[in-house]
Amino acid sequence: MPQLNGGGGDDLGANDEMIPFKDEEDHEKIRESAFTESDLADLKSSLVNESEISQNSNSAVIRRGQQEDQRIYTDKREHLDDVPKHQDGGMYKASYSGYPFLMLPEPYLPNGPVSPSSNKVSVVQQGMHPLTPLLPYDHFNPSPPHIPTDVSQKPGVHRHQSQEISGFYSLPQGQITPSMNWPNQPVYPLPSCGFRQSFSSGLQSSSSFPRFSHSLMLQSGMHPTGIPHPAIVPPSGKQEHDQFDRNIYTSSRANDLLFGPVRSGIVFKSHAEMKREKEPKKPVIKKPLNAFMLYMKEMRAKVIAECTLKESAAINQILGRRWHALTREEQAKYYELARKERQLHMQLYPSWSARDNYGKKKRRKRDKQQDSGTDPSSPKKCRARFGLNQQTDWCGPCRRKKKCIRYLQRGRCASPHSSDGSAIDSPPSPVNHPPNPASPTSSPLPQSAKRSAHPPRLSLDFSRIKTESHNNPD
DNA sequence: TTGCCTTTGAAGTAG
DNA sequence: CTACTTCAAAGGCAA
Repeated sequence: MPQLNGGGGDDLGANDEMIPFKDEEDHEKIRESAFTESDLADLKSSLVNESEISQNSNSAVIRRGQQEDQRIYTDKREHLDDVPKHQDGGMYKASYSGYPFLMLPEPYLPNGPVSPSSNKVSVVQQGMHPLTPLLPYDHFNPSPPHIPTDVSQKPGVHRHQSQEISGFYSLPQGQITPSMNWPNQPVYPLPSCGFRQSFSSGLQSSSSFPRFSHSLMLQSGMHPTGIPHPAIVPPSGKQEHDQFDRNIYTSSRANDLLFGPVRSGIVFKSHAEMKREKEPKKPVIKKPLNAFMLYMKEMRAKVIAECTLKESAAINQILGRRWHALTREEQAKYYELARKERQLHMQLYPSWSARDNYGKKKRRKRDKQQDSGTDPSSPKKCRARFGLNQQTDWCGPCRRKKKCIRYLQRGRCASPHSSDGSAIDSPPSPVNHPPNPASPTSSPLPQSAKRSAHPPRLSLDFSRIKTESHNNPD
């Protein structure tokens, strides 16, 4: 396992001749000094301050938003109360229990990177629905037996009820994925946004991994076989529309029955909408979530609680750092879950392809790239700047393979660099080289991780601290 | 209302 | 085969 903290950050076999930028020379010097504990502490405190500042400055706004969330939640509950309740609390359980049980082969188990028995990744367990083991939900502790009443009152988070109805595939916005063991989660010594020291694996404390949108319990999320699946969402694409569709399907239909479609149409639907409703809806099957997405789903609520942040971009930054701070084993659990997700998805939708959803979002990156023809952050220029030789060399400043290009495409190479540009996330030393994606090892990480553009990074990565954005040359 | 932000990983396309 | 792009979740925010 490449513990990328060599500190030395030597050449690492990179043959590329680096062309340091004005500030990169300093970065190189800094990188060569070890990343000490004091550095870590400084970064921590800076992040803590950042979090606190953000918390203070936004507290009023946040409170307002929380009240709004509560209102929305109440509204949604009113809709959901119309929906037949499912037993056993767990929404995902109910939903998945509707699936045909597909005993998937476990090609990974004997020789695979992860042995479920060894790392407690839930596989088939006795006494549960046969399918649930394939999913993260049980693995992540379905409903805890006790949730203090004050939990549901925790600002900005709604819990026990949505827990019953939440879906692993996207709750509508406004409903925060419940973190089941929230009350029990460790008290972090620091606000701990993004630091492993204060983060205990979510697998022991975690949330339910709600996946099924309750709308899927209704009409929209139906697999052609009649099996509901969370990956199927209404064709509108945006999940906010999930709520919209639910309104249509429940209240509007009820109104139709009572008053006729014309009169009820004034409630929710315009003529065009009604017309559209008549058209056969082509359900959108979402991509299965990858390991990091699963991790985010689980940990988001915790981060929100700890940092009093609600902005997903900031939260995702924190989660990204935490992800890197996870041990290999901890990450492997999520990789395993993601693999099961993909397997299940593949079983349910054998003809589905990720290509099906292409073009549903704006191709902003392509547009940006066109605009950045003279942008030094364009990939080609990035390679030129950092001496990257396609995929064979390490990025000069950050010592990462390839991926720095990706960040540079976004206009900055922030990820691999610290606030001063030094490569905190030190490259693997020649002795401790990262696993070659092309050469499988005994790594617990899945093949997908191995062939990923980047070897899984397990060292701390404090580079994406929000306040450091000013360091971007842009 | 829609897209962006921000993260990583999987899978797609393009050359 | 490699490089690059798109999408998956999430919620605030801006246009």
